[in-house]
Amino acid sequence: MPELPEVETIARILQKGTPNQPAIIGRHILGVELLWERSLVEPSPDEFRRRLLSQKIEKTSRRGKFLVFTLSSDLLLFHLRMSGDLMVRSAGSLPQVHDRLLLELEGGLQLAFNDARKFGRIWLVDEADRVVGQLGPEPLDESFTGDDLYTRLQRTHRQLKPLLLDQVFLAGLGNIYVDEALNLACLHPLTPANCLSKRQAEDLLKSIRTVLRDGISRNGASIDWVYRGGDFQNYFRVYQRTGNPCPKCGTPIARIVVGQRGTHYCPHCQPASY
DNA sequence: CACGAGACCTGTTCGC
DNA sequence: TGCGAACAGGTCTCGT
Repeated sequence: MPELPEVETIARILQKGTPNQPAIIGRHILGVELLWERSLVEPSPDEFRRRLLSQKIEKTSRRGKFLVFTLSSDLLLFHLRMSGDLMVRSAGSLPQVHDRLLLELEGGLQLAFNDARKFGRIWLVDEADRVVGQLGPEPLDESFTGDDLYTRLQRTHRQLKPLLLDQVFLAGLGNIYVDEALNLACLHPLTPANCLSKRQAEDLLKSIRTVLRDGISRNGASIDWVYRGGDFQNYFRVYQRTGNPCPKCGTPIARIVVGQRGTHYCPHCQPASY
């Protein structure tokens, strides 16, 4: 589930809580159970346990697709990759299948990192830049403009689909939201970046922001067995809708493979014009 | 620099 | 029904 809107949803839930789930902010970490050591990038498992104990969770936020926990004296970062999820449970809950890290929190709560495919990663660092320093701009940051995107697009002839998936070019987009944004912007996924006009670049940024904001407002998308309660999957225009009608023109959605990723687009609204 | 293939993993769905 | 193939919201590394 984890692209920008899904990670943002998780960060907000942890920060603010929900009607039936308390926030975890302000609570000390009383216990650390690392169930799959390879999820941890740094430091060593021993140091990880030692340093986490008794730190307080001050804040939860997001950078790109990374979840960032600001602790009393360190930063705890998660990347959910394909199947990772973070959830709050009651203290003493039995570990579930695929749990990789359990943090016992003050106030009878447990924070669980669950990750079926084991692709997710965890860092505990005193400085975030070593982990997220290479990330590109935040697409929802208002200081990032259509002009800025145009300038960056002009610098390369890479195809739009793989380029927008590149977190160094732009942070936070994944397979779903790139396909959705390109459809909204009426751009073919294989278009070379430096073929876009300034107007098209501005439209593309607007489309990216629209799909991201729609995703966030619906609490993200929930697919398969990874479920968080979001329902943006019911509003996909093209993603995983191969053969179904394009919402704008009714043409059947096509599927191609680009950079080993399934890619969905409307052959009529997004013609190859390059 | 840009691209493609392979690796890392487990689970579900598809096709015969 | 069964079984292998294909596919899945991501990213890294290596070879060309």
